[in-house]
Amino acid sequence: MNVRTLCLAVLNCCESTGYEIRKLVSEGHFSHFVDASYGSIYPALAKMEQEGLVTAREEFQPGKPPRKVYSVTDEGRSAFLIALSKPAQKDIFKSEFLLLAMCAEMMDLSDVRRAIDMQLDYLAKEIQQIDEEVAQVDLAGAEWVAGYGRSCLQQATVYVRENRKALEAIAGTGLQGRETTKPTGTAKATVEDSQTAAAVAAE
Amino acid sequence: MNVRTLCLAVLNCCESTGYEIRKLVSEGHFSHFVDASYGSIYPALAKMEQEGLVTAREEFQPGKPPRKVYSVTDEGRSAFLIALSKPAQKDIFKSEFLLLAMCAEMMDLSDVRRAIDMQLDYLAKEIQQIDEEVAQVDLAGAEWVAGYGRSCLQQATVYVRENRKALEAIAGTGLQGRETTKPTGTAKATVEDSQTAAAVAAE
DNA sequence: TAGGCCATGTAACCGGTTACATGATTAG
DNA sequence: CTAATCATGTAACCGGTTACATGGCCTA
Repeated sequence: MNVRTLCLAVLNCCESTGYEIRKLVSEGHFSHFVDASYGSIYPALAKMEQEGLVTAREEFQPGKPPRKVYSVTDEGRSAFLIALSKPAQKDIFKSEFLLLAMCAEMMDLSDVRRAIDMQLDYLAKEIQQIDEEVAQVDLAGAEWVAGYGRSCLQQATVYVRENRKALEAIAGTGLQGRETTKPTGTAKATVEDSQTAAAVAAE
Repeated sequence: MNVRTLCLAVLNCCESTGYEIRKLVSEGHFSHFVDASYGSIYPALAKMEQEGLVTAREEFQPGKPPRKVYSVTDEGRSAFLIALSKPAQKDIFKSEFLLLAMCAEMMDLSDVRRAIDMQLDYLAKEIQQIDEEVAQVDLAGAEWVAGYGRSCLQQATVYVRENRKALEAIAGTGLQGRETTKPTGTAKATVEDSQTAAAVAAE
């Protein structure tokens, strides 16, 4: 779905400014399954205003820049409903971590470990953020969606925790005796790590 | 990560043609966490050949178009390793289904149900595909990655199955008495569905 | 006093997709 | 006879991001 539909979705739940939409969509509760930046949101809103899908009301506030508060029109609402009613696109998932995990045999054990720790960290933060934000969205579906996210992320966390040793055991096994362009210090570390990996594997 | 790194990742595991890379990356086992199309892969390979990160060998085969088989050079291998060793970007997840679930209160029960069924379907297919493809990839990490995906997707499936009634109960609650631009037939259906939703909620 | 927050907007750029051209072979 | 598979490549397009301009207020 494009930025337009996304804006309509947010506005359908409550009127807001471009600034607020961006925040919700790329930092707030919506940010876990969509994304957009100023450069696409502002033009989208402007165009939709021209087309009559949304209306803007300017609010002046002392000491702060004026805000342009957008609301959906009936036309916008039905446009949104129509967009929702047709088959949803497949989910999109991209993960550099998984690409890296896939290639674990080519990597240093230390790099693999760091990557795992960072992923675990990232997952924990996502979960925490979801928990903090649910309450802030005034939509009955928000809690349900939060539950979906939480449950997937928790499962991912469990999987990584339970299987990290298996991945660490793979690290370096694809580099048998191969020359590295890395500095000798690192190369030495690789050898040591390989032994550690073997030990872990034997466990 | 960009297409170049992606190509290097694939080539690091086994030499292959642009055609094969595309298949692996957007239909095969890699497709669950990355993506790319011909239009970006071919130019990327060509440029990397110029730069000496990969080498190409042309294979002529009777009755079929000749294939250009690429392999990584040592230079390419270390470039890839360097790319992997620096902190991975955060995962990207986009889901039209979750946007829709978020807005369930604005939707017809029938649309919500259809969306849920389709999501369940989609999840099942992904899992099945993962199971079929793991064996085809010659990388020790493949099995681990497959496990990660399987486990998340299965959890998602469980969540949707266990909580679908809750979501269905929300459907339509945000439309109280509001005019729809939809044809009368559909509008009537909305009313009926709202009652059904209430019944489900009462369960 | 440096930097972050509020708030809007635009222009340049870019990575990537879509769609096409080409053409023999094989499966349904 | 049609459609798909194999296989490479390019050009036009496009949706979106990055980075900037502007500027007052508040916090560390």
